[in-house]
Amino acid sequence: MDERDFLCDSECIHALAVREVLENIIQDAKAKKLATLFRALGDPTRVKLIHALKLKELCVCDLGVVLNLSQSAVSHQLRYLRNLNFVKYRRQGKMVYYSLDDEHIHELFQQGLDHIEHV
Amino acid sequence: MDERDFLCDSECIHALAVREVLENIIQDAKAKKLATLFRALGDPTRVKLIHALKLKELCVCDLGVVLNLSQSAVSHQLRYLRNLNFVKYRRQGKMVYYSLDDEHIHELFQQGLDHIEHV
DNA sequence: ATAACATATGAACACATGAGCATACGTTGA
DNA sequence: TCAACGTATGCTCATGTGTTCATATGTTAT
Repeated sequence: MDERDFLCDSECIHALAVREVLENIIQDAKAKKLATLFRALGDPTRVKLIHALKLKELCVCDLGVVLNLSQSAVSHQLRYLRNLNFVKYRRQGKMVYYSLDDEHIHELFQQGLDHIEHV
Repeated sequence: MDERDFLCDSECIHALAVREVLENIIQDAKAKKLATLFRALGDPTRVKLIHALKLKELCVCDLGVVLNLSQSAVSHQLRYLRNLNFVKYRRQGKMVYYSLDDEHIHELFQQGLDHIEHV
């Protein structure tokens, strides 16, 4: 019996293959988490923001200059990344300094970079 | 002169830090590419699709069953991934078999997985 | 306490995006 | 050639997302 035998003739399902994949495929919850992780890196603004913080700790205002973005926009993106624990911050007087909180993010980012450069 | 000295008093810019970051930050075009790469992995459906194809070469119909998704939805997502050269395909009769085209994607995916599990 | 300033946040808006529907395309077998 | 079937695609809609605007919060210095 071939791996590609059909389950029923009205559909094109390869029963064995489908079953095997269904048994080993990532669970929905985990897929969702993973998607959330990648989506966080899936915006040019956030990519630049993360890269900037990878280079140096910066305050919100600095980030605005670096990214050429309004203070509000920067702050919103920072909240986004804060909620995912991608960045940490420390308050010093009126200013808040942000930096990367997660070494893994750094690695993931770097591997993505390698990819688009290596192609 | 401290690294954190101000450029002008009406703004909170740390001139040296900003300049240094501006000189080394990822270019816009590259940030865009990187974001595109990550965004492709930033959807639960595509995460599952990629993971399924990582496990086994499958036809469109199989993927529909595995992902519990309509043929159309699967096909749209496959086009998306095809355009990015994430997947390759071979026609065999009426059916089209898809598989991962890019070892790097696999690695990136795996590193993402490690991340959400390791935390 | 009050003014000044850096940052945070809620609401609104424009735009991007995933999925459904209908239909076109490509292949196979009669 | 025609019917059947697997797949691809254009259009559309609902939803998600990033930015702006206005305003609130929190800190410092007077």
